[in-house]
Amino acid sequence: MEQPITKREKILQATLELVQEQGLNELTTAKIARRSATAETIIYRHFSGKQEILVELLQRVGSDFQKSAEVIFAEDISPAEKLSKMSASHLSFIKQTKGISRILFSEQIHLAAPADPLKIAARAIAANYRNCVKQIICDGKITGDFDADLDAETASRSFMGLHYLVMHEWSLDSFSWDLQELNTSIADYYIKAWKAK
Amino acid sequence: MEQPITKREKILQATLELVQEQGLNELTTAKIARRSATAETIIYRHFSGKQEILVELLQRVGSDFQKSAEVIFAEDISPAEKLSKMSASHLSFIKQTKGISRILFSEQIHLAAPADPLKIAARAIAANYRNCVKQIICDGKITGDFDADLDAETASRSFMGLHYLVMHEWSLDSFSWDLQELNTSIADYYIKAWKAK
DNA sequence: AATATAAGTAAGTGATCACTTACTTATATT
DNA sequence: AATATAAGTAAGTGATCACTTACTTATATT
Repeated sequence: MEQPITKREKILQATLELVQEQGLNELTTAKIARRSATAETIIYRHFSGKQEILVELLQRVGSDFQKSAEVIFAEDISPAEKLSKMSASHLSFIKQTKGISRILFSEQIHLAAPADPLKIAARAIAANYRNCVKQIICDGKITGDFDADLDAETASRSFMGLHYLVMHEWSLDSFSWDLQELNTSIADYYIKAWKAK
Repeated sequence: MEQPITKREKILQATLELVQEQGLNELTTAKIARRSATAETIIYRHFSGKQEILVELLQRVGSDFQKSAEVIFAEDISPAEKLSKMSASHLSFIKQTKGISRILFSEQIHLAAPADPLKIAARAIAANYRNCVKQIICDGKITGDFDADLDAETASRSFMGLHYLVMHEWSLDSFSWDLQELNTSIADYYIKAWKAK
């Protein structure tokens, strides 16, 4: 017998790939079954339905993302350097998990009821990330890396929003250019914009 | 007989309302017919299909948005003041046309072929807006409102991205708070972040 | 060898959806 | 009054989809 975990993992992996390639709207249980080399019936032995697969995927990738932010946050470097690293890590996250970003910003989530588990997972990921950026900004205001008068709320929104927009433009351009090219210009921009006047 | 234009307008209006309330995924021709007090058959006398209705809606609202940006751009005020007004107008646009924003950022558009008319319309709206912001920044670098070394490309992305993120958070929070409250903090933030060091 | 468990197969089910066909009715213009 | 045109009605069509039922087969553990 295969490890009990294997088939389940294959279904999750297949779902991730399909969302990346074709998006949430095109995701069907028939396709998931075909891609994971099984039958639709098997999916329902492991998950209650489509939604449950997506919730698990989102939680996994969300916790990876969170961990990578926490690692950077805990490093013994200046707030300005942390910011640089956060940006680079965000860009590489977008690049690696196009599919997940699509769930995060999908209409399904926007229109879901507040208690929807997919919506809860998405909000947690976004809130956690922005708090992390906000904390780096506050630290930087103390060390003098950033202007003491900087509005951390708006600044963190601007930082996160830029990455969001870049992802949007990249996707609208059919992923035809290299995201990581923007690494230095983004970091340079924020370090200059936020430094003391 | 009614004015030839009326029924067509009713269908467009009904579609806009439905997208605002329920999103693109929930939009069906049956609902459009019901909301515009007609029969599904009538829809197909005015439009080739669902997609054509959406393209027309997007083009109309897009050109309104563009016009409002152009009006601000042509005013005889400082670049910093133009920026303030752009932000305020963007927030009120988001507030008024939640439905349209949903089309702009929808998966349908992201995954559409480059030649898809809906995608073309969406890209045009976004590119036009960002160019307008970029031009204001370049003007401000000359007048001295903004730092001469400011990276207009990244700065305009940050500006547009912030509004994008605010819309995203507002939507995730089920439109429960007032967007316009952010007016002054956004303008203040950018004027300070971009001014000469 | 017996047993438990997951994988697999085959067939289907009810609901939804965009869009069509064929025909009739109301009304503005001439 | 005749005509053109849009609105309206009634019925349907083929495709897709998430999920189900009932049953059989393979394999790891005991």
